[in-house]
Amino acid sequence: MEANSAATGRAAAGETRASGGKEGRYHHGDLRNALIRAAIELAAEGGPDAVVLRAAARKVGVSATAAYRHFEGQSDLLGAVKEYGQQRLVACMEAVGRASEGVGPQAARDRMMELGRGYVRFAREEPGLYRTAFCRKALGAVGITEEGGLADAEGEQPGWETRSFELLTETLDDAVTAGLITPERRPGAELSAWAMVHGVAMLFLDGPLDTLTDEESSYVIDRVLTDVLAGLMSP
Amino acid sequence: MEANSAATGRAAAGETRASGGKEGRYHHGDLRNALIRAAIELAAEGGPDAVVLRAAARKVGVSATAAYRHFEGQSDLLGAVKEYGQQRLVACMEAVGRASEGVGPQAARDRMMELGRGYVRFAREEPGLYRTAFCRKALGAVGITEEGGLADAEGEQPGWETRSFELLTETLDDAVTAGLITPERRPGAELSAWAMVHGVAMLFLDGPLDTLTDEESSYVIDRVLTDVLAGLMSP
DNA sequence: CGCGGATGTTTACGCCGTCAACATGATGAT
DNA sequence: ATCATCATGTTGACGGCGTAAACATCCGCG
Repeated sequence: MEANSAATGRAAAGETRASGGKEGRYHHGDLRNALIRAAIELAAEGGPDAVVLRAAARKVGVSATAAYRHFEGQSDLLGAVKEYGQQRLVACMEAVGRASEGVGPQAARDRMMELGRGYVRFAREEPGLYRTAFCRKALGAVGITEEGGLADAEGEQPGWETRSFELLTETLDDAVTAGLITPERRPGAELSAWAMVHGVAMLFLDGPLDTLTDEESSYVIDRVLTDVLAGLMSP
Repeated sequence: MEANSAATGRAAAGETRASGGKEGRYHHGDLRNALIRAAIELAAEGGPDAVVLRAAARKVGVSATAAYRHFEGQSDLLGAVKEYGQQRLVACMEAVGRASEGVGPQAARDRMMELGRGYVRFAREEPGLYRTAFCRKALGAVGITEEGGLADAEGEQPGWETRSFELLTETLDDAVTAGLITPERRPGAELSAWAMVHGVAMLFLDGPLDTLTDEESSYVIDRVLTDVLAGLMSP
């Protein structure tokens, strides 16, 4: 119930065990984070299906059932990896989103494009983590309010989806004040933008775009982002 | 290697066994299709992860290893279900796609909208099958040619993706000749359209739109489709 | 009629998630 | 310092999964 820091806690371990001392320490000292790190590696290499509890325990050098002292079960461990992947995605979006800081419509447009490029770039660079970030198993349910607003299921503090969504929302608001998008077209615009980037990312990972070169990909991404922006800007 | 009919063959079974005679017939007579039907039910209820070879065999009333006389393994059975789901999706798109038969730009627009609505409707009505249709396990690799054209990996006859893609391509060509979309914007338009519908479908299934009512969904779908069409129509 | 190949069964192996019972070691009260 | 307590990790076991090998049954063709 208290928010998982999902591997963001102070990492103490060097490789498999905690602080360098004896090998066979009965108590690990940082097992939870160590397991999460191992699970992240598994996810990065093989996607959500590769997040195998026993494999993570093996990687850390600990018995399988030890994980149950720190996670409710496999899907809970998977949930931790999911959260990590979500954070990474947000980071990737923020990194490029803050790149161009101008104020005109052109700058607003650039920010939208960069946000989308960052999203898809993460999906392409870390397909395993991206897939895990959207894996439907042990997910903190997120509902929707009026016109595109998101609401967490329980009173938990904003999860990634909220954060990622906020990022998009801010950029869209930005685009409105910059005169790029008309206020009438604003409500619900998140959905189109999100669906488009999510969709093209999926086509890259699971669909027919999985064998494109970086250059071809870049063309496709820009084309798709251009289209959705044009749609949002139309009269 | 010879094309799987994927449960489209003449169905002989009533419930679990083939033609009504004795219960304990040693030879089933139509095991392959029976297993596929069972697997389809599993997929429809629980998605691709629920397509468990042993469960399908159990449903049919046959030993687990019997399946290996008709499939290379679990992923092969899953592949058959996948193909079925793809056919169902195409059918759903064609059903509504042929609804409006006019010739003007408005009719072309209607057809585009209906095609998208049919796509998303299938995803919402049969989430398990839809997810299975896009499951990345034992997939017949599909590459991409020049500007959005698809090419099968081996010389196999067009799979669903090709057919589904053809449907979209035809409708887009239609939209061009009807004057709805300018020829300059035509190349690559499939990608935007496909990404958008796929993306919004995913948001409905795995994302934050999974709790919407039918009416809200309808609004969201139309909004998203309107946006992508506007994008494709923009100067 | 009889035999061979197709089809289905039994048995078994290793992997998985998970539970119960036990072992170990850190921690705080006496 | 001593020792009970409790968190943490281990062993062993169970059932379910995918799959391979060996065996059983039956259909169809000579």
